[in-house]
Amino acid sequence: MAKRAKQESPGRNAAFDRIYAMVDSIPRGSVATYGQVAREAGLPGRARQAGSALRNLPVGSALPWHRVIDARGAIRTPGGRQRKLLEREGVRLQANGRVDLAQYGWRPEW
DNA sequence: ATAATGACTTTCA
DNA sequence: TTGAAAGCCATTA
Repeated sequence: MAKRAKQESPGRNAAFDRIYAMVDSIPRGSVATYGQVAREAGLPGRARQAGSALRNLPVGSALPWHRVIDARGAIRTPGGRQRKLLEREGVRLQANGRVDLAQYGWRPEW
């Protein structure tokens, strides 16, 4: 049988899968930070990898990637489509263009 | 193989 | 409030 050709690093997929699972569990109308996603996924301190994982998502993914923002509540994705997606879900942005984490921040304990 | 990059966070000034 | 600096590490070059 075919030996699997050049598999990726073992840790990569596992980490990505956890991140994806986390993002997928963010309820509609709420947002989570990259750091929070990473931490809840069992990867404390690896917020960047959360970002990398999301950046790697194929277009048309069912994952609610737009619900992930930075620790200040600011949108870090280029373009500007994320803002629209959030507003469409009822997430209101402040005058400074940032999301009020105290209000929309996801609380997994709920 | 090494070096630079980045959809980040936190702390300190 | 802003900005610099250090920490983090998979991905890219």
